[in-house]
Amino acid sequence: MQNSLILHIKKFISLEPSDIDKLESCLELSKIKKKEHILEEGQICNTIYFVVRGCMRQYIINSKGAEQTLQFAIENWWITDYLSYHNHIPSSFYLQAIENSEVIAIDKNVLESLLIEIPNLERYFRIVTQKSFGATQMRIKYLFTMSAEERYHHFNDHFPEFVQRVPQYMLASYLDFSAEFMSKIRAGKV
Amino acid sequence: MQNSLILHIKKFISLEPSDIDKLESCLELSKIKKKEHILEEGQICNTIYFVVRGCMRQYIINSKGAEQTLQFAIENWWITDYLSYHNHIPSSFYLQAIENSEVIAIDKNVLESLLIEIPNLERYFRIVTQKSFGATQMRIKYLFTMSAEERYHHFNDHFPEFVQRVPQYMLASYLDFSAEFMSKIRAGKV
DNA sequence: TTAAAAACTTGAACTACTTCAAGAAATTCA
DNA sequence: TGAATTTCTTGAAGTAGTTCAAGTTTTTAA
Repeated sequence: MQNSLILHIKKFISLEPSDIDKLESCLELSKIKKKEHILEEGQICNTIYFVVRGCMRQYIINSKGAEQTLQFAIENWWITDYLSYHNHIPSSFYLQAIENSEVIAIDKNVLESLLIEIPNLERYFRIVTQKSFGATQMRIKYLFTMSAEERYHHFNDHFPEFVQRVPQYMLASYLDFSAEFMSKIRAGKV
Repeated sequence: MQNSLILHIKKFISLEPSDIDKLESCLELSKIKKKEHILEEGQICNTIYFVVRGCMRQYIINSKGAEQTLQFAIENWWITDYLSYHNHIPSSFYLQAIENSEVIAIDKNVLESLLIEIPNLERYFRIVTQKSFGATQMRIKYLFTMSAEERYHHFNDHFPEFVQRVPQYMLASYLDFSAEFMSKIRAGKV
């Protein structure tokens, strides 16, 4: 079976066999254990990650010392801190595996040379980033217009399999309410 | 003086003189009057907009009939609905001028042919989109971790000139609190 | 230059959520 | 398997914000 990243790229652009060879020679799978971090706050992020299997999250530790999940990434999603990556500034985020995962980690230097060798890859990254940006715009809309209960039901309706996969308290913080309130929503006690 | 879009592009990639000619022949400035819409909810968005002068916003109308501003775009920013653009689905958003503005509107077909003629432009759009995405990740962090008052002061400290430029009620909704509460924050009555 | 429209302010009443504390249930792994 | 850890639940008390309604100030445009 072909590398799932290559399959994903082929959904957006066409690749010459020679491009596929180049990609395959550069990309390797790394296994990340549940709870392991691939980025911590304060570090400069020099790598972008493609999730082949498993689930990663981006989170912060807030002023009360509590974790807040800002983003999840499952199979076929990219995750990184683009601001740290592009501006060479310390990251504000943690990136962590929440399941035993397999990711393709592409270092900035490796990516730069790949983009030179396969210029068409710029197009792939442009399109997937624009689509993610669009999804984030919708997310902000939901955060702004729905109540906590509506956000929970909406998420549950659209991603029922995903809801089973992550701890409820992480999903609660991703939807911007407390774990206790989530319990009450689920119990119908609101 | 050269087209401000071309100057912006040259910050990220190099352009051949012939590329500049191609760009200049394709791009034209349109004037948008204050309050005029360039996209309305339900329409399919087939255009991306670069703000040359003035200020645009993305907003929605919530279930109570009130406007909520989700995004601003001033000089040298792009604004569009990427989800509607890429997926050919009706937009959830309005795009409107909040000052008399000049934008470069690039239609999808025009953009596609430009990207074929000047493949390096893919790189430009990839980079600016990734940087915007990074900025949006930070915005979500601020929304999640700061109180209304902290968000107001933080925004005021970082973008004092901008605060002068837009009506307070739009800024209040962008920061996700009510116009009345903003008045109280400013008066020190919280 | 004035009338109309848009934007801002204020206080009082309300509410959707948080916080805390403690216990119960589920999961992990030695 | 069973002890430790992690996750989930519950109720009571508190609060950061909203909503409403009315008045004031500022801006717009004929």
